[in-house]
Amino acid sequence: MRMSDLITQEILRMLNESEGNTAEIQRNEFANMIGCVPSQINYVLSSRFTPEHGYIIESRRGGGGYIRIQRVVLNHSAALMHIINTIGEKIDAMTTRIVIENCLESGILDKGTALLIARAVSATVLQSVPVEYRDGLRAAILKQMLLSLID
Amino acid sequence: MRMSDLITQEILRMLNESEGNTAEIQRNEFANMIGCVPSQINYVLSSRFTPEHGYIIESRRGGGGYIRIQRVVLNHSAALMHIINTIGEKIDAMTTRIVIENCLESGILDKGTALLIARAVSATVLQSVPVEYRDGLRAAILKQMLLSLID
DNA sequence: AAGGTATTGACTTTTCCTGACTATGATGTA
DNA sequence: TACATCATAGTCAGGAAAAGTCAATACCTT
Repeated sequence: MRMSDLITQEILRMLNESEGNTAEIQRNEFANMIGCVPSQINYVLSSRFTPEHGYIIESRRGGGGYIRIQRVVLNHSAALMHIINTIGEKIDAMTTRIVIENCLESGILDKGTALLIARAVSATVLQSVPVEYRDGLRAAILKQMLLSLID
Repeated sequence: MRMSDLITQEILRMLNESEGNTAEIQRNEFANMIGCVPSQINYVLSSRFTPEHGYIIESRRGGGGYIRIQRVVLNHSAALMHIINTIGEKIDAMTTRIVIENCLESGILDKGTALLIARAVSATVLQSVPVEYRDGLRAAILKQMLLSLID
């Protein structure tokens, strides 16, 4: 198992066990416990606990410093609206995957719908169109589909 | 025996032995085991494990990367598979609408799903791509989405 | 011979991991 | 107060470990 998966897992565990969807760690100590270099914590946070994923990070340096990871929960329509507005004219494959996974985790999408959307913007589909159109197309499909879910 | 047949055979074997009709490989390692170049794995996957064949491929690059091959099993909806196979490389807007409506009437799709699919292949979406690609794109989206409904 | 199918390898892109260096906050001391 | 020092966290560039793409070439089949 990858180091980054381990770190992710541990943070999620802490979030689940917490009150108020908040986990607080000390970077060096945490890295030491997991067995990785401290900067990898930053890597994981910036690649998997972004606002896009539905998390808010706060931190403080210096003696007694900390990193606080907060999981945000929104109501579905508002969340969908927000996501659609965030998408813009283009979106790449990675960001798309993150958006869908986050919707699934937060219960905005059920498993079947998430799968349906994922297929609609899958590599297989996008390959039928030249590279330069793909990001725009993905954005269009994603937005239209999410839009159809707002009631 | 051809290399590609060997690869195909091996993947099928793994699928048969697996729980949940899913095989996960590491491309380089697998290629090495079989005795071919890594890119040939891609060739085999894209020529014999396509949606039309009833497979879904997912992958991830980078350290600890993988390729996951999932075989979709037919249940009550052999009908869906039939539809997917009749779609072909291209499909126009009119025919698409008819296909979706038929699915709705025959109960293969529920209303929400039908709407979701209709949006994914809507004019709004397809406008983000030049005319000459639209029929091909529509076919690709439609097939992938219908495939994801087979469980 | 023509046309499709297989094979290969060079090059690209994505993801992960590390360590050196930088920035900032806390605390003690003159 | 002003400054020094220590304890944290942040940034960034580079390298390694994958998988993806593509075009050239070889091999079949008819």
